Amino acid sequence: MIEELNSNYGHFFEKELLEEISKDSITKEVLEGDILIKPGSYIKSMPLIINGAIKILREDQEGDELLLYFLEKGDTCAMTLSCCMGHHKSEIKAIAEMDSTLIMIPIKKMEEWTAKYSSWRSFVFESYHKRLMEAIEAIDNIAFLNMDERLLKYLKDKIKVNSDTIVHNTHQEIAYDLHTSRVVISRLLKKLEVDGRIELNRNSIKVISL
DNA sequence: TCATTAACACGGG
DNA sequence: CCCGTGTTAATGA
Repeated sequence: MIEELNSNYGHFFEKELLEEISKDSITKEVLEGDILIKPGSYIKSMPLIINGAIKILREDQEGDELLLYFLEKGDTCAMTLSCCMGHHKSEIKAIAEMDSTLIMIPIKKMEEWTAKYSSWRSFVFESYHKRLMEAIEAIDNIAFLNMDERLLKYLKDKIKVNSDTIVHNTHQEIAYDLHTSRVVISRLLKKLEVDGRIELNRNSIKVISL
């Protein structure tokens, strides 16, 4: 575990903290599609992402969803931080975007490290800041971009976090993430295909240029 | 004008 | 047959 920690978080945490993390935490493998956090749930431990990606969504009472952002290696979940520290319920839903490896840190240790390590404190603040910026960007996207621009952004994000130019999603799944209807996604994707920017297949989209 | 909803046809697995 | 896709018509914001 220590090597993975080092390569992803070594520049952030000092040696003693890295050793404490590897001693007190457990590695967890999650599979694509696994629901990691449900809205309204309390959280018992905090994840550090070693590899893979986690999709963070906002969900309303009817179960309608909206994609907020992705977490990648080197990231942690800011919602989890506030949940653990303040004992609040989760406001978001987290789903594994792909098979991923996480390191789970017990809440108790987090409090201890906050007192003990300044690098831990900066990491927590930095995480909050990063996620707040992502959340603001998500708001900007909804407020100021048309659906075709949002779709382009979505495809770009997808190929980035998956490091794969083929997006393995159905039109319906994309529609859920962007909180719109499949008709719209199908139409916009078709237009992109006609323009030669993507290639459409059943269950997947090959990105040519965006 | 553009999104949504419902409906339908097509076709691949 | 089931599901994903492409398209259209009606309705509304």
